[in-house]
Amino acid sequence: MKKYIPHDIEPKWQQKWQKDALYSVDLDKSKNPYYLLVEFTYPSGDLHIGHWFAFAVPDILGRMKRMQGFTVFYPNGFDAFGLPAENAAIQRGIHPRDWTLSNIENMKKQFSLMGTIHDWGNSVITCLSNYYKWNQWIFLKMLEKGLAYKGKTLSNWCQHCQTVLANENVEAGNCWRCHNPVVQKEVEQWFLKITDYVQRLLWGEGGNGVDWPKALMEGQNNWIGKSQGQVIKFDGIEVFTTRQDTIFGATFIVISPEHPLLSKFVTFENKENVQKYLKSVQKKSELERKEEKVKSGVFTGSFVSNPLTGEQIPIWIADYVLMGYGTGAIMGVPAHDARDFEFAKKYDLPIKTVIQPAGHTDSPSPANQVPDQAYVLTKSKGKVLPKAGSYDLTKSKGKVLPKAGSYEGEGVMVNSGEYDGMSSNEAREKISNYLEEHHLGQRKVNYHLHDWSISRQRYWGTPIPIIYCEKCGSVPVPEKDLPVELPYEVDYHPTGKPPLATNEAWLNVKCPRCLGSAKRDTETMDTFVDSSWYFLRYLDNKNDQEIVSSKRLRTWMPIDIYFGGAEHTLGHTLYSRFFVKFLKDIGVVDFEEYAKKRVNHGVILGSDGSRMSKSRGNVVNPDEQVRQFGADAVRLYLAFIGPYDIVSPWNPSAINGVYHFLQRVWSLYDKIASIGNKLSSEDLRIMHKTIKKVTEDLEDIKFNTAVAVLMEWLNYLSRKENVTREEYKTYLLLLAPFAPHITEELWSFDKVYTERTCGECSRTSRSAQDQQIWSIHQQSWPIFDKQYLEEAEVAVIVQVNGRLRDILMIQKDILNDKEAVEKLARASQKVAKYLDGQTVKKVIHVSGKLINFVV
RNA sequence: GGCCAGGUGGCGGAAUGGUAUACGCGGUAGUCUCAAAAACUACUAGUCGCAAGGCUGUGAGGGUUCGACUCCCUCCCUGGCCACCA
Repeated sequence: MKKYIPHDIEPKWQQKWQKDALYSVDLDKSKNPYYLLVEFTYPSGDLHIGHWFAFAVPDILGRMKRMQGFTVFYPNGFDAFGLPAENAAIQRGIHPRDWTLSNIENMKKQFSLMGTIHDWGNSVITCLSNYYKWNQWIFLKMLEKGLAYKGKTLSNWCQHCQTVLANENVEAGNCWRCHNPVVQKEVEQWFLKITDYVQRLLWGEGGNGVDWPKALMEGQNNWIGKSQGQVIKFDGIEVFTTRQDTIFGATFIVISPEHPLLSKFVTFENKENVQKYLKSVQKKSELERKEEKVKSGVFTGSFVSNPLTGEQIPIWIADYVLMGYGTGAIMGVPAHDARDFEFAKKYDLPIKTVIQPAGHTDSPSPANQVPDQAYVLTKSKGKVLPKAGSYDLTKSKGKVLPKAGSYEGEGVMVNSGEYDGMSSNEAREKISNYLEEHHLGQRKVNYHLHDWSISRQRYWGTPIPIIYCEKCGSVPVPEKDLPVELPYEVDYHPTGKPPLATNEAWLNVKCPRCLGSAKRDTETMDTFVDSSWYFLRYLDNKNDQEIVSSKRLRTWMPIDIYFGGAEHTLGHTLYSRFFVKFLKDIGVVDFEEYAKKRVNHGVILGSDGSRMSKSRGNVVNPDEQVRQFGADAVRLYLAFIGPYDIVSPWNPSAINGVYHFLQRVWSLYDKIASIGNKLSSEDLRIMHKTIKKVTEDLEDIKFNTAVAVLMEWLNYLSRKENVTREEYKTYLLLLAPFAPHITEELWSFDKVYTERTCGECSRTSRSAQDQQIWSIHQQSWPIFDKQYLEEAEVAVIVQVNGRLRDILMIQKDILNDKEAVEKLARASQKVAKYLDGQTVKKVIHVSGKLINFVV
């Protein structure tokens, strides 16, 4: 037989599959629909190995599902708006649209090398107006419901990109795209009120009825950051706290530098100091503010009274209190909050202990003591070890000694009037009730999640469908006028002026209400809007009447399995859940969660163990690998490299291993017996065991072990004298999802193919229908039969005191007979050696597994 | 600082209470060959032993169990994400 040369067979079959439209899906007529989705890609222009990992490996699951009789819809598209297009265009002088569209063409070609079942007829490209029209439509619907609003806030501003960034796009104080520092700037912009959906976005105990990774659900819940507390009035200032029980220890108030009532509290004598401080704060970027080790602040000169103690306590301004969370003001409880402690120590503010760790009431009561003698504690996983005296954070024999500081745990109330002696938990309830009864505070649930700012001062995005009229104010573009097309002719170079404002013809419009002269909104939407609902549009990409037909939604949604990167835990997957919940509320969809199962994939690192990057020179080019080993080997390698969700380095010699494996499969063809051999019971057992394991492993997203059992079976088959047609055929069918090209080629060889057509169809002539069924990928997935899995003899382990002493082959019919097995075990010399002269106290028998003598 | 995921041969990993190291890579030896490559065959956790066989071994220490990589407790280390969340 000729040699296995991937390059000779892969393009051939890819063309044939395409010609016969083998994988095309009719979205209206589909039995057993199965929606397989992988996060779509940004059209950077070049497909890297990560794309292969993301798309080619789930394709294995999709192919098995197809063979199992499902209609598998595996669409692909491009998340085509965004800054890189603009940046690249600026650098190379190509228009962002041209750059993006030509990248898409190139990447589609590269995608075709993978041999996936992708259906490009139902593709989506977000930068085309038949797509982003519906971004605008959703925006208008949200506006109608009061969920889109214009607000003015301090925002992350990238000086270099001249744009506002969401918190998620600020990495360590730098812009995620250009890596320049991000500063705080007050900007007016559009927000989507995601905070209205926090309750529904929080994941419940049962995972909201869907199978999503635990880590992702926990990550989202942490990000939403629900905390139950109370807003408490200290005269004119409202503070937010979750520790009402510490209120007797509140010895000062801190307000944020951006606090709206700030000027009210600054006394004449302190004005200069405060102004100086505020100026220094403004100069700091987010990065500097976060990295600052030492807290800083300034006294306003004013005092308020503590509602429970009646004491007059000073109001300070400090930038460790953020305007964006709670009320922008806190009560400073230095004895029980590390940040307040640090602040109090620096400015010599009183520290008053009001909670002692339970069981340590005999320790010195440290009320009102000076900071250096503070009650010093170290926390050790929930347990508290009190220590008197003061320590510094010094290392001594490798151990870190406890640091002087605050005790933040629960305990027993002290120095708190009538609450003394209560548990802090109980006191928290009592104090909350007292404050509410006296109208001094209200319980409140606070969230860390902010509304989603979607305005971007950039060109390459969806125009916001709003018109500003001098008379009517801001007027939404009427639905019939959608889409608001993104103009081609603009100056998109960063000048500080929004690019869309540079096209006068586009900018100036008539007000839809009064027909007077008006101007369009010149900003574009965050690209996360585009990716928040694209999976719906795949189902109906040409529909210009509605976002997606409800019939197709009913057939296909929710998505059966959604693969993507773990880095989208806090961005894309959260936003898209929000969008889907909104679309449910306006009656577009009828489900609450859009994907039944979510799988996070891992990352392929360079062979040096660090992230692939051009500067490190460790980038693996998939096209190059395909040239060398073929697409099948690359697919198989990526499936075999390890568990699908881990981070693993590229191993250049391991791909040789799977290539070698495919060659062995190829040459196994020569071992097919010309005369039909009978399968032994062992042959059958191994075959059915393999079918079972491959099927179950693919279902469980364990691609690596599925490949391993196929290798094991190949090792078994290679050791045999002859391989029967049945075995070989089954082997190819099981391997087909992993290596679609080589299996198609081998399937097409007469011996295998004829056997199928003659054996199962007609012996005389092939019917027309049969001629259409030519591909291995149109065959049914093998089904295992339980009866073949059992062995006539089972290996039973014999242990003495839990140590392995012998392995016996026991006939199936006496497996459950403890006495018979025990007798056989005792007869073994290897076992008898250890039982000689010993009294057997106990015999443990696990049927079909082991027998253990306890002496 | 918080949360999460991990720690198993020379390497990637397998095994989630019952033969630890499947499968693959790498390595060693052999077959074939004028030779090399490829392919094939055997071996490949450590240690003692000529062998039969024994002992040790899944980050460290303890516990539960007839039996622990697996469950529980304490600790160490690595990676990821979030981080002045009041």
